[in-house]
Amino acid sequence: MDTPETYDVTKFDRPSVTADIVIFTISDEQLKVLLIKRKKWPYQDMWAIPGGFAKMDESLEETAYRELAEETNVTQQQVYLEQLYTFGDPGRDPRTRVVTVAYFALVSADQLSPRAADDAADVGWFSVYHLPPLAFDHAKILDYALTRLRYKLEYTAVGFQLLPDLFTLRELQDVYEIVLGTKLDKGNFRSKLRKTEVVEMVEGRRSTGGRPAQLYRFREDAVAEVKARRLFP
Amino acid sequence: MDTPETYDVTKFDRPSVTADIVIFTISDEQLKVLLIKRKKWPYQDMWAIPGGFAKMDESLEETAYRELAEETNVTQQQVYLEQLYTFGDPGRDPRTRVVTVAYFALVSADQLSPRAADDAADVGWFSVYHLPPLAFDHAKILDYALTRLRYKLEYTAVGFQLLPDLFTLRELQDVYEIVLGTKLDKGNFRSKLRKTEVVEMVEGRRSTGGRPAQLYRFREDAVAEVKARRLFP
DNA sequence: ACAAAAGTGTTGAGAGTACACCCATGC
DNA sequence: GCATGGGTGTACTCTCAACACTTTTGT
Repeated sequence: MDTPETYDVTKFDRPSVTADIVIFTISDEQLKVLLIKRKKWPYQDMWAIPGGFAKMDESLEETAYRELAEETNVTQQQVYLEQLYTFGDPGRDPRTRVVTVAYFALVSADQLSPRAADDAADVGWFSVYHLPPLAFDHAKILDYALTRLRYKLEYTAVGFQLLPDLFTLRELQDVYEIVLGTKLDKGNFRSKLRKTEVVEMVEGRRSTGGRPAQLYRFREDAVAEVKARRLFP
Repeated sequence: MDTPETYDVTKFDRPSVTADIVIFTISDEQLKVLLIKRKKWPYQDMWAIPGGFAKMDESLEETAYRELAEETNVTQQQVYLEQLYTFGDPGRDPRTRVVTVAYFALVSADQLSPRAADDAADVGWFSVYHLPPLAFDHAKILDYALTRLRYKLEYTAVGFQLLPDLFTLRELQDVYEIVLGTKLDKGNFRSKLRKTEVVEMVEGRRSTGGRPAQLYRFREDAVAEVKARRLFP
């Protein structure tokens, strides 16, 4: 940042900066993302990833959290948020030069108010396998987000962020199978979890049609571990 | 462009956007980064990562390449460049709100002209273990870059980007040991390379004090593979 | 001949995979 | 009882790490 003095700094043309956020959840046994329908030019009536301009006095992460809260009703504590990539090619927005810092978020379906679901037709959850045409370069952003999410799940335990506080091991395995798109071996999945010691048994069972399933939750300190293990801050 | 929406977009306050670049190389058997001495307020006379403002008609990556070329004499083909993270906290630059898209680059020492080395005192290569105090939040950026570089080397073969076209396997192992800060087993390192098939033997040997070492180079298509394997484009 | 560094092979431990089997509940 | 899904154990394979050994040069 070998910048000239203050006077010089302000004279440069400045791009607009937005934070866009790919919000994942799981419902109906599908991995879904939240999209909003644009009401204005450009790309009017097309679907887009939610996002908004960065205010001058808030960090980019705060912008992302704010947008997240505006579109869902989820607070900062309940969600996993991670910066994804920054897209800044000229021409990606026909209005002006826009630099977009993309984030992705994992929210569990139980946190989502019915509101978001049955709201007007301008917001909706879409299966990642059945996406409508997207505005701007949002298809690319979503593709990156999905790749990153899958990668994360392959070597960390963040998958639990897509589940309620209490869950069964089968439910957790379902999350992994849905996101990764592959069947996993029950025994191996469980022994791996046991070794990493990220989940702990809690009182209570859930009836399932067969033998009732033990409930688990993630260890609080393990959550810290998962975040510490993050190599892409 | 004279729609009402255009007016809306441009009415927002806009942060300045810069691309900063952490340039790594290896010399004197040390991992080094390029720093430049600031000549103006703020942080006058402190060292900083090179960078500059994004021009309106170039992509962020092009900005990074341009800054790289200005500080070294390295062209796009010879260098590995990857986006690292975007830093945008308010107050990280006292002049105005600055959003910095950080990149990191790997260049081999043989590409660097002597110029960069014995230039005036305002540019220099510093061992990552003996850094001077840095301007802005550049210490944090550099820390991220180093973490990412180490991580990359642990599961990819990008280490060769820090070497000349031709190299011996011992030299490649040295790169990994220097960057990771650990000793590696010769036999295991070599058999791993053999399995991944990223290097190929070429004519010629290099005398070393003992038995002369076979020269290798990276397979061109393997280079493509390494880049394709990138999950953080 | 001997030191030094290149280069290869062997072995054992541990992780990952496939699969079989037992357990608890609802009907 | 038996279908259904939860839960556990075992045997096989493959990767990985430690280490020993051979080869080729310079002096």
